[in-house]
Amino acid sequence: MEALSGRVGVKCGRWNPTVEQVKVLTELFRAGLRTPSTEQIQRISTHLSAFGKVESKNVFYWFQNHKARERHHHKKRRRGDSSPDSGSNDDDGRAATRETDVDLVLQPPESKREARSFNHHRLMTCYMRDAVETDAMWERPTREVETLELFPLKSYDLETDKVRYVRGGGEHCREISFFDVVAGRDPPLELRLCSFGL
Amino acid sequence: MEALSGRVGVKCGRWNPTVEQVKVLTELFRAGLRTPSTEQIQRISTHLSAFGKVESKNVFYWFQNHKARERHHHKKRRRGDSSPDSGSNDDDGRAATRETDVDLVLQPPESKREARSFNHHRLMTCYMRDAVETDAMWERPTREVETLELFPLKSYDLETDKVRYVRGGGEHCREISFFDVVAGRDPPLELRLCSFGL
DNA sequence: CTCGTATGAATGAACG
DNA sequence: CGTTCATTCATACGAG
Repeated sequence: MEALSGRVGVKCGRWNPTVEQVKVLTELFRAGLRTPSTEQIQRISTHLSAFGKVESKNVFYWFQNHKARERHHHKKRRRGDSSPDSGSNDDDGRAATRETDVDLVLQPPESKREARSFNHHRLMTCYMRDAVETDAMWERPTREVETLELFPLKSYDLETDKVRYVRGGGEHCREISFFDVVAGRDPPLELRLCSFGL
Repeated sequence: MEALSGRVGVKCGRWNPTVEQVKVLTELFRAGLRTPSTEQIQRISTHLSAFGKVESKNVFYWFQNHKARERHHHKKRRRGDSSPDSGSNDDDGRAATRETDVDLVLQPPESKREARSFNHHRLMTCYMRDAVETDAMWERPTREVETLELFPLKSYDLETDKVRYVRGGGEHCREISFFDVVAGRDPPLELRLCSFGL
């Protein structure tokens, strides 16, 4: 009902993300961004502010919660002793390396915290280069982004975490940075965001 | 609306500090305590045990977290964006003794990373005798600290673990170490106010 | 209104 | 130490 987006209750007690904001965040998450750095959070929030009020901590919490809940929701199983399918073990399940699904499967985590040690947290390192141009871009979100279509090439499918972006060519594991996704820098696939003045 | 002190859930899986404990810890932090030594941690936890169960590692973690989050502080306000966080919900949020937060009267100017340096810690000059008597004192805080809100001149030396302050009247100029604060040895001034209004 | 669910917010506990 | 994980609390919203 508001001009900003389809939010209903304008209760200002806690951040209520708009659909556009959720879109962007979800896409970023699906693209592989899981733990944005401070600068990334800053830029993202600045960018999201074009769609409505948002603070940095909101972005931070969003990613934290999203990641935690994705994992927690998928990880309800103990061992795979009785269940033939242990495919739910794929906490991240996004940009791993090629077809290697052997991430955690071969190592049933006894303790959650222990399992994290073996986690493949390095596989999906977002190489983000702090470029000035991108910086300036983030600092000044264009107002036109509100009107243009965001992700025309992909329908954001929530709860579908299993997206493999990297595949194909040998060991050249293409990492996806959030700049790639948002700023459209050399998009690994058709996930290009043609907005944001690039 | 049931449990008064401390926590809501009686799930003792992890330490849930009581409001009194948090008050003490916060005051200590504001007084300048950032990295208590083992000895100090021991002492603090001993004192805190008067308000509920607590271990040394809890105190250790508390200071670690508090310090880290003081720096990180996802409270980067954007332009004139007010309402950073109005009320600090106390977990329990009960009306036990809903005192007015003697919190900071001056909001720190959100300087990106320098904010932590300007940690305007109010001096906590509550001195305790020693073991036994301290407990009674801690449990019965008299609330008269409000008056000595801020000192005109105050210095904080991180390296030497000391908080120096100078009274406006210039009667005393003394430095308070952690032990002075925690163990309360030789209070410089007569402001023996055991704050933690409750 | 109450309850259940989804999720924002917070923080204790650790890891690297 | 900075960063991340895990758990919990609080709140918004839809169903009944």
